[in-house]
Amino acid sequence: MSLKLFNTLSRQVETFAPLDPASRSVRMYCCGPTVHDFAHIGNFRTFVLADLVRRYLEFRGFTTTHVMNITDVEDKIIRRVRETGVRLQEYTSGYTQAFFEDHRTLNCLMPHHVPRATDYIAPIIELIGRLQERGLAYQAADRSVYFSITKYCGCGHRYGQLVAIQADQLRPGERVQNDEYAKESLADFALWKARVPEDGDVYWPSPWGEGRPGWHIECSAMGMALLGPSFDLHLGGEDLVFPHHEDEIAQSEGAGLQAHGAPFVKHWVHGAFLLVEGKKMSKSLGNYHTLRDLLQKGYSGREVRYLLMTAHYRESFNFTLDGLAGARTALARLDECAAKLEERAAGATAAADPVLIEAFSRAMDDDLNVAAAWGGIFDWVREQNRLLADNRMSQDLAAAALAAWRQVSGTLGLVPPSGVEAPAEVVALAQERQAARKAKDFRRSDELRDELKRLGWLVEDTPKGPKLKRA
RNA sequence: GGCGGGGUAGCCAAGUGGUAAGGCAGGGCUCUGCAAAAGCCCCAUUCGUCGGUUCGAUUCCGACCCUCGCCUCCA
Repeated sequence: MSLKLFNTLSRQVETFAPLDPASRSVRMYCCGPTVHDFAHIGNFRTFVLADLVRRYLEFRGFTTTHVMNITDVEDKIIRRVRETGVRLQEYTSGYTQAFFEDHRTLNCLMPHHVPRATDYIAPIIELIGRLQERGLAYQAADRSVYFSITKYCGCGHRYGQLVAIQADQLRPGERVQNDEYAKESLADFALWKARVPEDGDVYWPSPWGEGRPGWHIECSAMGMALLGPSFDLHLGGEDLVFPHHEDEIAQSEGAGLQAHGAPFVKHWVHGAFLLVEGKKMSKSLGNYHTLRDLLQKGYSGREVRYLLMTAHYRESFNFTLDGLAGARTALARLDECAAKLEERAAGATAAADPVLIEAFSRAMDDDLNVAAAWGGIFDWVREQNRLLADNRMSQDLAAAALAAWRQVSGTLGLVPPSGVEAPAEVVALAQERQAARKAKDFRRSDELRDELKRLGWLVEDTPKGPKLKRA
């Protein structure tokens, strides 16, 4: 068995393999955040997907080089900079830092490279220059530089690889800017945007005059700079399919740096959108959640991550607060089982239980069918609990089960948090309660249980004596 | 208007041409001084609607209804 993934290029589920089939390394790029504000839960669905893809590839024995860009210059950012009077750098660095904190809170692995657009102005200019040399870019009357789709197609390239696009059926947006009237054709897009007064001091010199990069070009420039002109896997949200990714392909393949016949990217993966409480997330509906909002409501990053990973990435997913509460219960059950296995294994080691590993891989190999994977995991958990309850769980079995669960939970990025030792004061209260119980002073023992609860600890009486758990 | 996803129990969500995984919530029981945890059992004759193909469709085809997304520098 091997991993099969839907490829937006072919609109089919394909066996995933790197461009070099002999290679066990995967070069992957995921479009990162625009740091104009705190990222919201919908943004994070995509980043959790990228993280899961990376972890699963690594689970499958690939090494990965994972790139995620930070878009730190863009219309909305410039508007905020103008409104707040803060310098661009200062404005974006705060949100960039906040983004990485959130990314960490969701237990997403740090990508190997996290390039910022503003650090890649030179390669961007170089790439635009190359497109101009090849006759695919032109400077219009507004001094901006555009990519000519007509010329691109004239060279034998295909525009519309990711979606069926008929240029004449594109409907002009309602917010077409004045400066875009200068384009030769509606579908052409900006590579370099000439400086306008509203840009303030956000501009860079270039052969075409002062200005700033267009949106799509940064991903082409940074992706190719860090991963080479052709790479294996590119991810992003489904809204980026068109025009962003289509334009990225056009620019990158238009530059013609790839080896003959090689594509810019072999495999495109797009994550679907999120609904919140059944509706499109919007500030006016009050269902617009940043990760920070959810943490403030008392949920953990781990719970959010779990919930985001309960549905298939290509289906829109309804994110609800009820769902988050359910995530907490489900995780507690998994952690409880793991803790019992750990106790039973008592430090013994064994090869991972193949039952769990196989159920998990089979589901995940099938286009990352996480829902089916959870089905297998919970079936397995029930079986482990049954063995534990019937006293049929040997130390070796427990060690094997634990080893399997560590692999699986690690791949999902949901390793149980390490247990916190109860402070001496709490232990003393628990001992006092146990003494009261032995003396059949249940009133006193219940008082002590309440007291412990106030301190944030739950006490469970097991056949092996009382156990303390963090509430 | 063009293109592309979806509609499965109270909620979330897999899946299949042969009679519906899993999670959460809910109910019963076992265990427990009581709880908690765990276990066992129950919880969709039914998969948006209507037709068609078939021995048989939730799964294939057609129409319709609803919903979401892209075509706007929104993940």
